[in-house]
Amino acid sequence: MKLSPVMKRFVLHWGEMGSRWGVNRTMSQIHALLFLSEAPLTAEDIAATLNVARSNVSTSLRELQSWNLVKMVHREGDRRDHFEASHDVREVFRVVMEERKKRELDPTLVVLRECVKTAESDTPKAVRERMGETLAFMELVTGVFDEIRQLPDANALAWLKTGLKAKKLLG
Amino acid sequence: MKLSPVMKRFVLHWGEMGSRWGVNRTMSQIHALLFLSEAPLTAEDIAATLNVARSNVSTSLRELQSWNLVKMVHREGDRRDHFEASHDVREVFRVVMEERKKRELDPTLVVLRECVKTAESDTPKAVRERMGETLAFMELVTGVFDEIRQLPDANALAWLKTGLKAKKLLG
DNA sequence: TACCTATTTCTGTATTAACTGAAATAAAAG
DNA sequence: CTTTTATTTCAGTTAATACAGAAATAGGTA
Repeated sequence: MKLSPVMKRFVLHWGEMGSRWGVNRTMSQIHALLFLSEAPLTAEDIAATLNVARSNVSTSLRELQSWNLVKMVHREGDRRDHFEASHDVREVFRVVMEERKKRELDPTLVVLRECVKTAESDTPKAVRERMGETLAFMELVTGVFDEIRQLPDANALAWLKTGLKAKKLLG
Repeated sequence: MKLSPVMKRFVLHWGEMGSRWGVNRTMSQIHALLFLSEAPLTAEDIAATLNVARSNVSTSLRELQSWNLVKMVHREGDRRDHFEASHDVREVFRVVMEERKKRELDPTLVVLRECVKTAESDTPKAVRERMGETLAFMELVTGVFDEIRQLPDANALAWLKTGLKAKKLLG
């Protein structure tokens, strides 16, 4: 697939940012490419366009599918697998939020619950309390996270922002 | 400093999660330790408690200070530097949000603005539109991010969650 | 069956980031 | 000014991750 200079820029940048978002470079480049591409692409296509090894594409596609960011599809009379990504940035955002919650919040909740439950008097009282506060706060954050994720429509975020601004003004 | 088993667990876990949160292991271990510690600690203390090289602690402390997660303090009659972290988990969360926005959102906003501005007809119309939507959405997310960050008090998040729930029910 | 074609798995290599220990610097004490 | 103590910088090592290319597998096709 042929990319215009701007598309190339977008794909390369997405790749660079990937590492900061907890995703490896090739994986996010592939995602960016499929996000822009009108038609589903084959792994071969992708490897050629991005100049990476075919095997690397294979691994990354598997990972992207496990993230629910990419779907495998087939085209009539073509036995090769084709891959496509959602073109809706909101959907992408929602999925990424979900995955990050799984990786960045949930494990800590588990450990914190354990810590709070098993803390004996060998752990100073102030520390036990602080762990408790941390747990409570993270549970709250998780809840807010879930609610934002489930926001019904595209405008809901804008609505949310307005509400927050109002709250700030009212103090 | 002597750590109880639960404290040790907390510190080690915080360290492991650090990498997922875009912070290196030692840095987050040190932060966890100072978060739990009642009194400010010296770099020496920290190195001994965590079993890492003194120089590593020095580097990490500098980084933590640049993140505004740790402050240097002094104790009467002691020329060594001591370090302390906020004990307020909300404050920690706020600071981390801010840093992540800087690293994970802002650079992409810059690039997207460039892309949208410079995209010529060599870039398909549908793609140009998609980039535009992506930019608009990310600007909105950034705005919400800022508002949440500035929420005035501890209960504001709980208030926010309630609001979101109501919104969901009302559709 | 044997033979393609598409895809995945695996092993070794390269790249990157984290970390250590030693050396250099700074700063206070005598 | 010299010595002692605290801290930082730096060069080399180690560890983790990403990646390429080869080999293996799977699954159609003749």
